[in-house]
Amino acid sequence: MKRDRVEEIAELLDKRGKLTLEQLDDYFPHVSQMTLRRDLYQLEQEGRIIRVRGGAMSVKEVQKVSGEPYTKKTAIHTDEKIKIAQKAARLVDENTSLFVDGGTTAMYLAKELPDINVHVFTNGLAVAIELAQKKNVHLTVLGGQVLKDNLSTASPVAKSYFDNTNFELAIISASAFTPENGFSCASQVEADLLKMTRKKAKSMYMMLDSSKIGKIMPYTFARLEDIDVLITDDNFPAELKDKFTQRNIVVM
Amino acid sequence: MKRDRVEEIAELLDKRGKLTLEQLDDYFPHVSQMTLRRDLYQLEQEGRIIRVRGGAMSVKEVQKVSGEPYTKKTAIHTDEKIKIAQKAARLVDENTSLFVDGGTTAMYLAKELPDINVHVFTNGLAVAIELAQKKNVHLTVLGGQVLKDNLSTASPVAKSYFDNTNFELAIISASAFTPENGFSCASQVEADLLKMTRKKAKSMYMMLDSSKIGKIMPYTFARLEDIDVLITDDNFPAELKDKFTQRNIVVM
DNA sequence: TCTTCTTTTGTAAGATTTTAACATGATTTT
DNA sequence: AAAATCATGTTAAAATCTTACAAAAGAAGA
Repeated sequence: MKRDRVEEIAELLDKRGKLTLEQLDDYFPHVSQMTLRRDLYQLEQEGRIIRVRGGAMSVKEVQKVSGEPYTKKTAIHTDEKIKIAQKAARLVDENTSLFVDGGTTAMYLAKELPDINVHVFTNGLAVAIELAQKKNVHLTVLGGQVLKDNLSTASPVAKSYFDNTNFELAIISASAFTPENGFSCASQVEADLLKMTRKKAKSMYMMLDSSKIGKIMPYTFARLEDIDVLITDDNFPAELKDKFTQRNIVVM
Repeated sequence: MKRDRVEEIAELLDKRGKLTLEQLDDYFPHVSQMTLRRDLYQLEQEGRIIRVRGGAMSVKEVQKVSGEPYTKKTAIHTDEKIKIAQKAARLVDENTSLFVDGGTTAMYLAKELPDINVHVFTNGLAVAIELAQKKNVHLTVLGGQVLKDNLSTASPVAKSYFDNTNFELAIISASAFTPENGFSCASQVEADLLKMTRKKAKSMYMMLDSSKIGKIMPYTFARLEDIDVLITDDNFPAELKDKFTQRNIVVM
């Protein structure tokens, strides 16, 4: 009842960006302004909105506003990435352990992941901070030198973590893909890390928005047939899709 | 003149995340509140800040850690911590390597640290994200299980990092201090990590705001005489100060 | 330098929004 | 069913913000 209303307010704010108390009052004529205020206060505590004079605004809205969260990367193809992340989040079962990489898409995945009992390993600082908000998620960060452009860590030393850990699933993303060159990224240590991940994980899901297709980055870390599931957006070319499905790779 | 002040406000907000008008008034005592309001209005128009009730907050701040309650973050003893962090930041020389812990004060240190060529090791995720903004700072994060309440990592595995690394200086903070029980914190693994740090670092600076004095936490990781410099605020009791200076520990 | 125009700043009243405190009704627990 | 907890409504008081106007400070041109 209360929670329903609070959720509705949150959704409204995500859609509209910003609302005044008066507007909210119009949406919820059967409750008092004070109640709405209290709802907003609660959402603020949860970090989902920001109260401003006269009403409140969605955090998501602010994040989209002119600027770069970490790199200029995040600004582009945001909506696709969020959709992909939502798909991926639905594939994570409770009581599993999984690896998540440090990319932008992975950060959205971290946001979309429900607060369920899973153990996540990641080399992404932004991913870690998002996941740290969730009470039921166990979280381990791989240490190492920090790559400043994407806020991920990578270092040979990370291997020592992997020696004693296991995970069923790895959900990763790539900076570039072509059928010939496979999935590639810009950093060698990162590529090494992801290769190692491939060996450790029982299955591997790849998040790839269609803007990455046709691009080539210096270091290939996986080939087409190395993955089990490809999570992408609606602009993914049909003829490419066949190449995956022919190898029993699920494309979604 | 006006532009200078406006820029200064913007920078302040980027550092502090959020400021009330009163706090701004303290920073700019020679101009009226109305002028500051107008400055904030202008910055809002430029999309660089968001005005909230009582003051304003930096857009960058919102974009950074979106899941975190903004109100909580700027909670207790902020001003003291920032002053301590500023003192500490001045003590860091170029071309050194240092360890910084994962506490709140350490995060302010990270913000205040000039963009100079140093190598920083940290177990704090928030610290890491702040430092990643600085082009000249080399950064290594210690991996491990993430303690969600203070966004720091700690794990026995972190030892493997320490084996191959050296740093001249460790700047750390404690959750509690009494002369009898020394410096203590709430987590055992964290205490272990800090003990190890003590051995690795040539010298150790302790940041301790006076509110921590007289408190005791479960795990002691350093005694009074283990440190070289104590960085604290103006409320630090004079008689305690003597205990440090008698042992040639600099109190500042 | 003086005058004029524009910009910046200060003041204070008035409007708006928020908080705090208490009372009431609903829901859950024991 | 009583007690305890939670959600809600009402109101007055507090805090914050805006508006409007006037003074001061700069800038530009004669």
